[in-house]
Amino acid sequence: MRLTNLPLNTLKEVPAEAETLSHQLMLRAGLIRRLASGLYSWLPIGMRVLQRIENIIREEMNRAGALEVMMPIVQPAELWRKSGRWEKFGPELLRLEDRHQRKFCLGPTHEEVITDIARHELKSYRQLPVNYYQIQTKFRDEIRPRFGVMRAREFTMKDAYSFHIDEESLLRDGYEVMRSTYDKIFTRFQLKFRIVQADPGAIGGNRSEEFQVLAESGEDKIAYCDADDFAANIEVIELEPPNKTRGLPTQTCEIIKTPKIQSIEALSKFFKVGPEKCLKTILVQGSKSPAVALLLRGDHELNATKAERIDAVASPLRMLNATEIHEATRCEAGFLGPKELDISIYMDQDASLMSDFVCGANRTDYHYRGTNWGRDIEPPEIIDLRNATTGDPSPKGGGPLSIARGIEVAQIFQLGKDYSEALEATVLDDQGKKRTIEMGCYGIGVTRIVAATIEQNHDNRGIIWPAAIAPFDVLIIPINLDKSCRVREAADTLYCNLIDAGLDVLMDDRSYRPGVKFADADLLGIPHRVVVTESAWDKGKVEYKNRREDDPQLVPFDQLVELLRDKGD
RNA sequence: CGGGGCGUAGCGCAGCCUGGUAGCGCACUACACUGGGGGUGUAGUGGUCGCAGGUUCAAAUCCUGCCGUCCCGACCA
Repeated sequence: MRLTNLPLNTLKEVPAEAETLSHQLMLRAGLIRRLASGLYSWLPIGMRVLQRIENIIREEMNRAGALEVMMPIVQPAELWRKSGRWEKFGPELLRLEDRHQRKFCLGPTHEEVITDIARHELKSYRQLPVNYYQIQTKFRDEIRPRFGVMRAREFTMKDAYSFHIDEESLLRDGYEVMRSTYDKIFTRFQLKFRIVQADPGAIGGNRSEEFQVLAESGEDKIAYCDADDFAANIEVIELEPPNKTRGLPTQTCEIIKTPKIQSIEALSKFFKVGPEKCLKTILVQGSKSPAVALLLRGDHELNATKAERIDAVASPLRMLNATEIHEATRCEAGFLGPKELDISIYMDQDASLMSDFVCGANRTDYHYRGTNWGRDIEPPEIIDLRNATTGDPSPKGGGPLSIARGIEVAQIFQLGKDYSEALEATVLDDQGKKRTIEMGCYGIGVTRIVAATIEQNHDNRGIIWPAAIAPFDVLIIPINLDKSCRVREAADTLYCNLIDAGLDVLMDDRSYRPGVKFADADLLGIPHRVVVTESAWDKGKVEYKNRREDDPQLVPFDQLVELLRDKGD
């Protein structure tokens, strides 16, 4: 591809809409353009990256014996009613009507459709196991799309669904095969990632793991222990009761005026104590009552899944807003506490170990300090309510956990029979008896991988593509090609040679000054750069530089192809 | 959904408070110079100032409503 044939508009300035680095670089390098909130067009260079990613996924999926299909994006409500998800899925599911007022939705995922296919196509245990996959557009009407294609409403996903006669086959021929296939795929993408235990969430099912690309900007937090190989999303870690006892009271409980001190941070500053000495009181919607109070240590985070397990708490979990908090407590948010609070209260294990702590007084602008369980407040019911954090013991016993941030790029589930039962997908077994099919499902966020890759591979000048998914293998930059027909001829020869050698070649034949071309080269991040100048060419040489290296080297023209092969992935 | 910010040329922004000729930088076009890290000059192209209503002799500017977009959302970060 010659750049004179590819309208490329790189931006010097950072578009105001872009928050994260990957988003900024994707816009600046001309990979994507935003059409509306959470909706992006992929321009030629971005499209090439997507295709490379898709091709690697296809190769590995096919190698694992999976079968590619394609299912409609628009799906009938009827099917979703059968699985129960028409009601269960929230406003994320975009619902629409056709001209006959029949109801449809845009597929956020395809369990229903694939199960319907399985129900019609799979009749005998002898046809199992089978794994269907597709690479296709999904739509989820996210509350708040953000970070460009990282959390978009429309996105490309590779989703696979496997069907098995029993759980053993599901685990062995489905789940484990996909797990190792994904491992190969992400290794080929040259990403640093971890496989972590995950919450099965909205998709349903039993066992589930996520593939998390490690990045500071990641939305997920993962906990790991290098000593015993444990790794999990912090949401799913069950915490044992702490092996400690509560400190004895040393202070008297007194009420203190704390005007406008409404955050743990402010409290901790005001009282000059650490956040672990402040009690956090969170009001959530109750299942039978308007409000339920949850107590946590100030430095801990509430775990939504754990909270939802409490019968008295409404599911899905919803925090009360300022008005509701006032109705329930006659007091402003920020001054809530368990003392004389007349609603159901649950407290986290670690909160129960606090002593001489600060908590709200249920009176606007007042807090208690020197509060102690038993003496000042009857302790409420104690349960595990919080997310794991740095230093918590690994459930496998190897030592303390560390926390890292990750971008979820894939998730695999043992679905079991939820969908096959609801949609009556059965086969006959070797006894001629009807058996409900066991299912697994396996997703990869294709478009999100592009963003995740850039998060992990960039410098202050631009993107640095891993060779496997770069839009092009080599970029040729002829210097002064308008003035020198020798440079033009040399570049053309080189261009043809590299293409003949099977490489994807981009040539910057625009009549710009070198600086512009170098800057664009760095921004675009193509792995290999070859500069053609008159003086080097006269010696039969060209200049080679890897995007990751600082210094170029002169290479004899006839050795270039070989060098690129060696340096290739 | 709630709170806040922003909508002025393709992009980044100023002008708005205090109403009176719509501006700057980048990009784009032409020409000249320049030619190894986003160069210089000259001349240009490009705007229903988000939309609708109102106030006024006069509205990008003041008022009302709507729309779009971004950020934030619990004593979370």
